[in-house]
Amino acid sequence: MHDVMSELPGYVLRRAAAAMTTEIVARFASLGLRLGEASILMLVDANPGISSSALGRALGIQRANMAPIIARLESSGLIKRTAVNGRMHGLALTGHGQEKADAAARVSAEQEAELLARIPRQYRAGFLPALKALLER
Amino acid sequence: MHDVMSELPGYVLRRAAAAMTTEIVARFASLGLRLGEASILMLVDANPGISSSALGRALGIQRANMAPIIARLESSGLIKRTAVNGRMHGLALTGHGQEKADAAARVSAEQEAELLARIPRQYRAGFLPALKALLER
DNA sequence: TATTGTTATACTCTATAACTATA
DNA sequence: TATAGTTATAGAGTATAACAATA
Repeated sequence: MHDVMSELPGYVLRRAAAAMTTEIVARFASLGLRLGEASILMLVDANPGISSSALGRALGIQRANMAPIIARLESSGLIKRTAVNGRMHGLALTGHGQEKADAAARVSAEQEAELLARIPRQYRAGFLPALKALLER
Repeated sequence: MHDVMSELPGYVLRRAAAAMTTEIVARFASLGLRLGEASILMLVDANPGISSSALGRALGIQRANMAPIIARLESSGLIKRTAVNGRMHGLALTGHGQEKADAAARVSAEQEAELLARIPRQYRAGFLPALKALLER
């Protein structure tokens, strides 16, 4: 097998992200959370009162796709919505939501630590800056 | 906005991969190809006679999901299938498929070059090895 | 005028299970 | 017994368009 793709950074980036995503999805699933839900809980925790739109912009999720996720989190009793004005709702964690957010943060920290540990030591420091550079513009 | 996720390598890995995928998807789409189709054409080009199963293993695509992709490529006249034995089919590019594979390879090379160029020079060499390490088991 | 939130819809990719035919 | 190929189906994520209400 001549694996011509395996030296292409963009291709390997996609495969590595898929592999890591599979792992974190399984970890969040053990908490009864989807990937997007867990991210939202952690971001609401750090930004109480944030709006659904602002969350979506931060996470790269479109408004239209945020609506059902927020609805699910609210009907699960993990977040509550408070009207800020006639069109915006501030989001905050409920008590149960705070527990889930804390659990998600622990699971996330475990995953991130294991991920970094797999990278050869000499490449670790450069990994995040390299990825960040790909996200600019 | 306190963006607590933006320092998490695993999270930024996912976002960066999504951003790069959006770009390469658009480029392949201009050739009338989907991402998986383009990868398959390039891999068949480098491995004439390869089976659908072997392709799937190399690309991380399950057998069940390969079937419709291969069927589409065959009905588009880009690949042809030749029975190797009673249960395996060897895949090869048609003339038109070869042109598409060449075009896909050019587009891929452009994308990969631009991707690398965005990474600060001192982190470039370590980027691929770091990603590869995440794919080992 | 631009933004928020929402509904509806469609597409892609992925995952599983089941089946046959063959090595 | 394990593998190749296929079909069917379900889930998750993502994309666009459109609309009402409000800033």
